[in-house]
This record gives sequence, C-alpha cells and structure tokens, in this order.
Amino acid sequence: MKPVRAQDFAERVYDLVRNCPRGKVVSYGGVAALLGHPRAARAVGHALKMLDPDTDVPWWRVINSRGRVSIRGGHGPLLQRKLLEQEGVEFVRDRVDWKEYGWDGGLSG
DNA sequence: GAGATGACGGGCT
DNA sequence: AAGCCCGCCATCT
Repeated sequence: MKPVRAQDFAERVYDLVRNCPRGKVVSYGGVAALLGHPRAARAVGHALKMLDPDTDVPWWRVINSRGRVSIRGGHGPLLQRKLLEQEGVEFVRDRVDWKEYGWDGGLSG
C-alpha cells in the first residue's frame, strides 16, 4: 500500500474530472464524494485552483451544488460558461439544470 | 505547529 | 429569494 499523500488528493480530483463526459457538469461536493470525501468540496476547489492554463483537466465542468459557476472576478466565470456552452450545456438564469446535464460519476456520457 | 484563506455545502434568518 | 453563519478539508504563510 502506497501512503496517500495530500498531493495525491489533487491528482485524484484531476483524474476524476477527466472522466467527466463532455457536455455534462459535476459539483465540487460530487467530486469530493466520489473520491470518498463528501465534505471536501472546498479541497476540490483548491485542487482545481492549482491547475495550470495548459492542463488537460476539464475544470470548467465542475460547478457548485446550485448549478452555478463559483469563480468570481476576471474572465474566469465567463470563460467557464463559454466552454460549457460550447459543449452543449445550456444556462438558464445563469444556472445549469442538474437533471439535464448533471453527471453522477458514471460512464453514462 | 498555529493561524488564515478559499473555484464549497447546508442551515437559519 | 437573498443574505449571513457555521462546518468541512487541503493549502499557504
């Protein structure tokens, strides 16, 4: 058994987000729960925050439990919304419908 | 080691 | 519905 380092947590987040099918979205809490840490939603946000602009992780598919973009300030939220719309995700009242685009963690995509 | 921060979530007012 | 507070976890200073 290889010891689980804190840094690995971020890697697990990236690996899971990479599994998120195109055109779908998942919440921070959802990612955390799938990783075995249902209360580590904030930690997931940190992991994505540390990502580089050249990363291959679809961080934009991760939003908050309200179906809203959590990033504040700058072009961050605008970029995320644009990327999602490019994948077919529709925004209603600046929100995404979970029963329509919500990802349950399975390979349904 | 301790304190503060944040791309969160749920509950209460 | 909108705003405020507390709890949770990982990272940074």
